[in-house]
Amino acid sequence: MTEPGAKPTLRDVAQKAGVHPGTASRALNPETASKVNAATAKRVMRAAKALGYRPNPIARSLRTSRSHTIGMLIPDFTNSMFPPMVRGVDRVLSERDYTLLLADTDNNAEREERLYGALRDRQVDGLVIGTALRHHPLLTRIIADEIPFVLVNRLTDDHPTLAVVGDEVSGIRQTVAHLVGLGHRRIAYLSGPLTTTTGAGRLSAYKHALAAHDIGVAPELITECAAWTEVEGAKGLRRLLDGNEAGAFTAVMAGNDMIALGCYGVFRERGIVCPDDLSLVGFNDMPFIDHFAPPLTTVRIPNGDIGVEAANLLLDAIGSGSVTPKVVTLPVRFIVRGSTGPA
Amino acid sequence: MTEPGAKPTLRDVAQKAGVHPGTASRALNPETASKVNAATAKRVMRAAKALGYRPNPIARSLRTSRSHTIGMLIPDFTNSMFPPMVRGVDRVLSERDYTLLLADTDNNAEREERLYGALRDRQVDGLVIGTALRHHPLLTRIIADEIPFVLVNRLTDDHPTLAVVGDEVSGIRQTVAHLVGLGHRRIAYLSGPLTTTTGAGRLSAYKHALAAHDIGVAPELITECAAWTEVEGAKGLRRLLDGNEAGAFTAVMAGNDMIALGCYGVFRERGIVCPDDLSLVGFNDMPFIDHFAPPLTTVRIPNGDIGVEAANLLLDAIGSGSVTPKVVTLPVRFIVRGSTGPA
DNA sequence: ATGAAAGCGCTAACAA
DNA sequence: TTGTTAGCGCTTTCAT
Repeated sequence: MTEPGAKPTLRDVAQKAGVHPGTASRALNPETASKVNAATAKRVMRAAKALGYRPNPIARSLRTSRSHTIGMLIPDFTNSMFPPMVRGVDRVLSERDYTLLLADTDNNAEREERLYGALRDRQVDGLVIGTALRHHPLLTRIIADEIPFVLVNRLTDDHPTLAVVGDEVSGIRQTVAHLVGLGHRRIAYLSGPLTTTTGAGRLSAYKHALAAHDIGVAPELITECAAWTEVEGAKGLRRLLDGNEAGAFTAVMAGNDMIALGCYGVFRERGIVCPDDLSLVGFNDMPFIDHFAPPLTTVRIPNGDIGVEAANLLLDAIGSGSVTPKVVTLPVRFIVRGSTGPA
Repeated sequence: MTEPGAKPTLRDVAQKAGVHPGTASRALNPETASKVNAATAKRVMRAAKALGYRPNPIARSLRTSRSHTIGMLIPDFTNSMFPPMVRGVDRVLSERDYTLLLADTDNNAEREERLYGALRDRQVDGLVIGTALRHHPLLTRIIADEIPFVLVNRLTDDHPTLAVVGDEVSGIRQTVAHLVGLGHRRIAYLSGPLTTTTGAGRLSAYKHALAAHDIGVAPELITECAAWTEVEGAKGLRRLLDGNEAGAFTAVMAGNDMIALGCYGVFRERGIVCPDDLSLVGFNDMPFIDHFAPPLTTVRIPNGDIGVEAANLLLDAIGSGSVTPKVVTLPVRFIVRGSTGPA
């Protein structure tokens, strides 16, 4: 018997129930409980409860080489997309008795490698990855290591994978339809980095949406921002403004809300009145973006739901022992606010 | 020899280096490397590198009952205080070869118990706790379980503990000094819930700061909001406005930025012009609060630094094997923006 | 239906 | 300095 006061082990439970540890193990595990006499099982359970027995997940992991643990790789925690996603993931995991190992890569490939290594060594049963680029070598390694994973919010060009994303194409389409309905024909686009699938995908959706309204794509009304930031957004808008004559466009679609935020700064800088002089639309519906002046018209991505869906998909894949690559697309919501008006 | 293709274990390394596994273990562990012949150690290291050996942390944990893992309990991940804190913690941990187990309690005591249980069962070496209330039974359990922990951003009344907080008293004092300097004498206070140390502490700091300027505390100018939310903040300001005659106060200090945000709504509702009619100050310096109209004067809490400091303190305590209760107070920064003006 | 025994991969007390 | 041995707590095959 383990000395009193110490945490009880399975042996203690077995002893108290008068059975062999193996039997106690079977009785306590729902999967194998059927292989044990009902009465015996009851006795074991009672003993376990009486002793306050808690199975040691580490010992179990060592034996089964499954950790009941999921790793999550995030590029930047302070980006408002991710907290709701992490929250969604965490909620599902804790419900299904998994624990979340979280790592912030800080958008740093080397750091990402290190963190991935740590997660893999800890034998995570699966990964939720929010850092994917269109071309992303890490994914090849993860596939080689045979760890199930699901991409959130992003896709990759390299492999078919499990992924959960918002319906960005629809978001962009609704945005364009809204602007066109308001009378805009010359709609500029401030793209995010084209190295990300979101950047490339939204730009392409913008072009298609214009075409659907018989509006030609004007290359001079499109510029790529070097990052999804306020600063780069501001730079982008200045490029657009300086590279075209006044009135060359009446509306600006920003690749996301951060880029749109940069536009607010340029508006102040140059005395541009939004939406009277220029309409502006963002993407993401960041927290509190509705409080800005003017409140930003934007597209809401259901980040929490993406997290929930991703976690469920991943856990199901793990449970079934096989991953069927597929992309789950969740609906987005277009939200009209004060930053868009008649052309 | 483990079959080729499988992950190499310590035995494989030992065999390849021609030593006993015990020796290999000692050679590979920095703590014990000194107890092994330098040449032998080299040989082992080389073998390890050649095989791509990665120690199995699970096996190590089982043996040493230390997991090299830190748990973090957060009340609400979507609260903008926490992502930077988590980030700070994560950065330190990953540098010092620890992994972060994150759990969002959703402000739910029962859920918190469950999550704590999961973390404890996983043998976390320590905990970072962002959920503490002034009176918090969970802490008693954690102490009984002898798991080192550090409180972030909050304190508790029940026990002396390790904690890292921002210098809230100084923040409030600077706020009051600023308002008084502007000519305000009747300064209302919209307190956060007094069940939290931050709520109680800031209110008390407000009273002391007023006294320091020979301003009497007027109970009718103080109201407690039921939560740190926009909605409750709005309700609070309405109570204040409705419970006093016009002009009874010329400035409002909000318990935090969320509560201040609620005030913006009431301003619009009632046609109050800020800061002309009423000055407003928040607390926290939430992301983008400087973009609001008018930009909010507030106090910046160094959340990232708090996370970093907390993680270091905790890891040091774990390393030294003993926790010395102490409160580390980090300086805050008072930031004047457009929401405050002359009385 | 249950017991016996082995072992996941590692570390640490002890012996040599 | 190195090898031997035992065992962390659990699961699981094999007997019975």
